[in-house]
Amino acid sequence: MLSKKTKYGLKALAYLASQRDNNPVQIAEIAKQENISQKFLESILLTLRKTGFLGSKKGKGGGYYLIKKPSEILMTDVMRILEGPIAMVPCVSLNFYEKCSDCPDENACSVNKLMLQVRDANLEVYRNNTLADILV
Amino acid sequence: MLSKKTKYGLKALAYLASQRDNNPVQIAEIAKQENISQKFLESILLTLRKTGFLGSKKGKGGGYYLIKKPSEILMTDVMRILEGPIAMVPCVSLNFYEKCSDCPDENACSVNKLMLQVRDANLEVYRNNTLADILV
DNA sequence: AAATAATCTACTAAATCGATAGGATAAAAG
DNA sequence: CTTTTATCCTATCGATTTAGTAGATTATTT
Repeated sequence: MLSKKTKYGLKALAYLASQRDNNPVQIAEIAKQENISQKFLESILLTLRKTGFLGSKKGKGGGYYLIKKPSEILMTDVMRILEGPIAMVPCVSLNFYEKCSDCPDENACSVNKLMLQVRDANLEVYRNNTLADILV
Repeated sequence: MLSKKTKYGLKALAYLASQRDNNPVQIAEIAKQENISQKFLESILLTLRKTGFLGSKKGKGGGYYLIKKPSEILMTDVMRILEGPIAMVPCVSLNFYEKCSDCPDENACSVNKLMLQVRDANLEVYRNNTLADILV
């Protein structure tokens, strides 16, 4: 299951990307328009800022804005920040690799064999989609 | 993340599929060979039996065995039973569809647009793999 | 009758998720 | 310089899920 965090984060990014200009948009506006708990969204936008996707401005006329162009924001990067590893098991993860404690040999593991394919299929999708591509 | 339940369930199925004959194999043997908590595996094999993947036999010489040929056991079916919906959000699920409460229009939703692609990519993998295909 | 192995019910510790509360900080307006 | 605005930060919380355990029951074989 996709976490609400990821879901809301994606919606917020899409909302910002579909603005006419790139002026700061307040959390309150995004939360209201996208039906998201404002406080929860706050923490999500904060992580997106700390990880280099968003810029922010305090005080009147402040808010969040995209730092890069939507077409330069890859879904692989967004998903890894919001949802975590793309792989379903650590032993097939490119960025978060870890050996399974219960598995003596990855090459002799059926789960590994299946999940490698799943990982590749998902990567393919995320690599082929930028924020610009998922706008409606 | 793949749950341990699914991981262990797949390993158990693979273990049974790689037996020379289709004689019953005891829980204890599978648990030991695959480094799985026996009691936990017990409950997993029980659901696999109740959902028509396994047969069982009590008493001496008893255990679990595959009901169908490995090449006839589709990963789509196994995954849906063990892990639940293949889709990451209910609004793109084929078998477990549900409308998102926060989303007025699915066709205008970026998350929906991305997750549809993810679902299709995953389905493609699971449909193209039977239990026989993931044996090592 | 004894041994064997699956079946069933109930419980629990730990982790995660989604959300909330409340104050601190920075910027702009007056 | 004070007030207002809006982000920033820390801490906490209830509910749910996950992974596993305990123990008794039932069915089959020897």
